[in-house]
Amino acid sequence: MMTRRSGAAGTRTIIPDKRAAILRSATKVFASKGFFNSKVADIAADAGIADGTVYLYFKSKDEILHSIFDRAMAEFITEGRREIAEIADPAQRLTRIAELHLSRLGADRDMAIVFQVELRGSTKFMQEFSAAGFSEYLDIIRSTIAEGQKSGVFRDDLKPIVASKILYGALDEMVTNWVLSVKDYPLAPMADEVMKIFLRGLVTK
Amino acid sequence: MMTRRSGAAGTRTIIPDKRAAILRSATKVFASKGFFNSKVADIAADAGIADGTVYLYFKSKDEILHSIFDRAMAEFITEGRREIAEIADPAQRLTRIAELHLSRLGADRDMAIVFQVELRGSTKFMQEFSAAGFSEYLDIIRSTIAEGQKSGVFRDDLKPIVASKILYGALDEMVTNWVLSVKDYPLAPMADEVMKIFLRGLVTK
Amino acid sequence: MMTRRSGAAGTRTIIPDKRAAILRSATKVFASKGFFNSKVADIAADAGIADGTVYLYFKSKDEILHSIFDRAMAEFITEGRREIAEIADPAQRLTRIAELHLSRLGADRDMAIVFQVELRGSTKFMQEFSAAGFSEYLDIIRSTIAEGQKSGVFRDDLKPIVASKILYGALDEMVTNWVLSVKDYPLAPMADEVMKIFLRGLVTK
Amino acid sequence: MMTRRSGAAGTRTIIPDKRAAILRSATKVFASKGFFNSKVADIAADAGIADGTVYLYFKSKDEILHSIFDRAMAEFITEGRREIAEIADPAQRLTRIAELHLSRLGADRDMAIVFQVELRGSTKFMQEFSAAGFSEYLDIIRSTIAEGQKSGVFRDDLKPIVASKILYGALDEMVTNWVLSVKDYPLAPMADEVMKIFLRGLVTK
DNA sequence: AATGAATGAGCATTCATTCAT
DNA sequence: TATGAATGAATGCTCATTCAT
Repeated sequence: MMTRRSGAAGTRTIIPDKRAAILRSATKVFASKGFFNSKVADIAADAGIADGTVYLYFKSKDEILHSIFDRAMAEFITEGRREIAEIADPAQRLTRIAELHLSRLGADRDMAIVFQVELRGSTKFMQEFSAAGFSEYLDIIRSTIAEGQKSGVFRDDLKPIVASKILYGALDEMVTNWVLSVKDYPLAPMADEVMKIFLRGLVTK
Repeated sequence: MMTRRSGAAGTRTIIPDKRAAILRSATKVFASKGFFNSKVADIAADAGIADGTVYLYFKSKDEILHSIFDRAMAEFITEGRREIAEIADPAQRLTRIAELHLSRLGADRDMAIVFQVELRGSTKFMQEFSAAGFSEYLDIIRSTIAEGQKSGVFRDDLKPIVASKILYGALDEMVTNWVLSVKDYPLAPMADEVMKIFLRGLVTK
Repeated sequence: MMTRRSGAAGTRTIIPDKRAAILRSATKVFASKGFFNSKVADIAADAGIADGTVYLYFKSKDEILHSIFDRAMAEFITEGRREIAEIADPAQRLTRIAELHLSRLGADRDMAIVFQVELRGSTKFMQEFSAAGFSEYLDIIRSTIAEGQKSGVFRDDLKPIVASKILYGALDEMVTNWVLSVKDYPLAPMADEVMKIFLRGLVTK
Repeated sequence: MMTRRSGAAGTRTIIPDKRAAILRSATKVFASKGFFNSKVADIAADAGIADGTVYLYFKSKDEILHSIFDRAMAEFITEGRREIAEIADPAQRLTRIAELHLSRLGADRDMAIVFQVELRGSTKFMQEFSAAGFSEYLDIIRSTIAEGQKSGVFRDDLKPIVASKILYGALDEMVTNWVLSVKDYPLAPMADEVMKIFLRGLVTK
């Protein structure tokens, strides 16, 4: 009747955290070939495991992409909150956020590619993306701006939510340009360039 | 931009410009299901032609996406240049560009979805995208900023290319948010919000 | 992005009725390897067409199995009705039905295998099978028996529906035995053996 | 029949006879989802053991199906022989066999489903099935009929082997109908209906 | 004996593209 | 030009089976 056989698998390599390994390999593979052109087999091969093993840790190829985002976003937000907790001045806070944003992504090109390119390829994902951690991130910026307005250092003829999107959009564009560039310049310093304009546009006087 | 046209009038069908019809249908279909999930057959059906006919006008599904971009970008740039030709003041110029950017995309949601979402789904395309009309567009902004610096109305401690990306990024984010939003607000007015900050950040004193 | 190519298909053989060809090949393949172990590719290869072509005529592998049954059953019932229409005597009618049943299946071993073996492999199918043409067939037998009872040639202490199942079961077992047998004896003559017992059990006195 | 038994008492679990438990669970699972759609994991879960443990008692999923048949058939034959040993009259013997056949399967619907539906899904299995216990069962019927012929109570113009298949086929059809029926009527009484016809057809005068 | 994580072969189905008409 | 039937390459996922513990 049914006749499936599995060959004699030789070396069972010991991979301590397979879930993390899969995520790492997937980021690499997605970055180099794009999500739709990446085969689950590519990811498994890169991670040094069997194809089927991927499905012990993730329900589908889609879920892998989601997990990459979830995990990175969670780390980013945690780190962000920690960093700005000690900064009282709203302008300095925004600057720190911008620096973090760019240094974080600038430190992991594969991750940056996935964030800037692959995560954008579907309306469906973009919407979930917006709904999830992303809006939490935007909110950190927004509330910082609102505080600055309250304390009088920022103009209050601006809607904080719009202003936060403007900052985010500017930073995002820096990352996208960096990702697509053939030149290999450091991304982090661009934060200052952005803030030079944005802060001047934001502050009173 | 390729602009092959079908004979003045078909023998059977009364579709004067099939190429344009295909592009229009493709924009609609890509917007609603995403590029990868759209079938060439869907596009043909929407355009009211046979599947094979698509290949008389386009070499591949990919080429359709490219053409959507090419055509829209060419129109946009032509219109942009015409509009700003008569405006002398750099600040007013930038404002006009921002308004055009948002009102153009705000007038055609399907097109906007394709621009903001579908065109981002592949590094390869993004790179071609950058190389092509897009950089021409960015350059209009950049040179306007450079002129403003020369005439002394804009700060000259900013790199024009970076400043142009910041403006573009901010506008782009407005569009993306609008596209993904479930609410149906008008996009064009956001141009003012962006310029309120950006210009203040840009001008000297 | 997507990159599918089709090789240069050389000879496009002309197969007049592809649907019928697929059904014929499927019957052969199912008979020799069993439904679950048959690949759609096997069927396509046997029919001399491409894999994908199968799906232009059938929605799924399941539907092929259903169609084999539908088509054969329809033919069988049509032929059965025609044959018995001219026979007045209920006993002779039943005999004719039995002969037809066995000579039909005895003439096409592959079809017989599919009927006796493959169609039984799933409760789901069996139920649809019962509900469909099969019950129509049983009903021809049942009503013939009922007529015989009315005219007094058959005992009326028997429920016609049960008696019809007994006859069907006996014939069915003859077919199954024949199908599974390694010996290659003619099936049709078994009809007499069955009727020798069944009719004697059925007639009055 | 293989009847390996697990040690009198397990160390951890309190499943005295795991082999039997697996067989019981498998019968349930096969009956509800079909052999091909049942996963070994489903069976293990139902039996409350680990997937791998199944393979300590059975070499393959196929072997489980075989074992279900072997075990049930062996029990059935043993019981059948015991029951008829005391019955001298061939007609009464056959009646007792028919009653047993239907009451046995009528008492365990899952088992009946496996017998009537799942065991039929493969020619290969059907052939082994015929070769094995099944032919032994048929032989009990056949020899009883032969004895009846010898003692003159049964017509001797019938081949006993064919007559035995007719009876078996009739009974088998009763079971199949009962299994597929949505109504929940008792199966055992159908034995009388069958024998009313069969015996009349069989006896002399 | 028991476990259950790991394996990897296997396959139905889709769909971009072609080409005979 | 236009058609649409035919092609066939491509792949995510399942699950029987193994084996280190």
